[in-house]
Amino acid sequence: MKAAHLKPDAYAANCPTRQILDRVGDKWAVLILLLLRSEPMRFNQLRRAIEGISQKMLSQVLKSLERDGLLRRRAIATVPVTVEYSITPLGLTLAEAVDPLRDWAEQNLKEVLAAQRRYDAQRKPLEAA
Amino acid sequence: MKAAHLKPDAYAANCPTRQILDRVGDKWAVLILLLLRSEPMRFNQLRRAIEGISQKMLSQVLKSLERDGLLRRRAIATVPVTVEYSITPLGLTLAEAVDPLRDWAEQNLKEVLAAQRRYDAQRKPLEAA
DNA sequence: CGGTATCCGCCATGATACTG
DNA sequence: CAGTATCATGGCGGATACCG
Repeated sequence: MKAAHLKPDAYAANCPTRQILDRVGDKWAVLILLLLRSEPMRFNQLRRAIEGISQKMLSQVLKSLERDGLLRRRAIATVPVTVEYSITPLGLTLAEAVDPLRDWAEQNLKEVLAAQRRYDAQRKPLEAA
Repeated sequence: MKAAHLKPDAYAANCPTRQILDRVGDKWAVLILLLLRSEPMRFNQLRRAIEGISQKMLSQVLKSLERDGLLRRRAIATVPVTVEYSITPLGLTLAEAVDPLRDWAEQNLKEVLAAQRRYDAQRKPLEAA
């Protein structure tokens, strides 16, 4: 960080909204939250459910979500240790705030894709060998 | 991309919601949409309003948002060319779907920060020389 | 099982220079 | 004013190996 000269405008990085949007934009975070909304899950259970996430990333994002108070980690001292992750009330409210976005996505994906096709159709012809 | 074996679960990358969440998580995209919600703006006007975005990134994200049909670009053939960006009806609905998230962020930032402090307080002492 | 540690490649981003 | 082109870099994330 440097130039914090004196630019306290709402569009600076210190805007609270930005932090949350980054969270939500995180490739895995919301996915995990939505999974845990249904039921608590164990580490490798999440790993298998998501399919494609690396152990490192899962561990990392889980820690980060726990740090933010969005989920809770509970270690059970069984023979091979068992760890259960569950969503917190706070996490639940965030998940709910994401719902409108989910709905928007489902309702408007077609239109977005159509817009993309239209846009691309305007450009491609220009470079048609 | 590889292992697309046969995992059409909703938690795969092809989920429409993921694309939208990525959009929203984009460092600048939503910021721009929210700015344009108030009024149309020109390129350098946006650049100055955001303060910290590079010319390259602004150009890139604007193009991307235009491609998605979320904003409209209008070039006016003045002496030095003028380009005006304005939000589309579609973009407006997305901006509105983001509002609950904004609200959540503002209402719960304190609690998130508190959770972070609590979490950090548990770990730091362990490595306190 | 549930992680951490390490190494490393690649892509996203920034800085800079140039153009219509 | 509104970009594009090129180059450099750093950090995100995957792969692998190892530990409690």
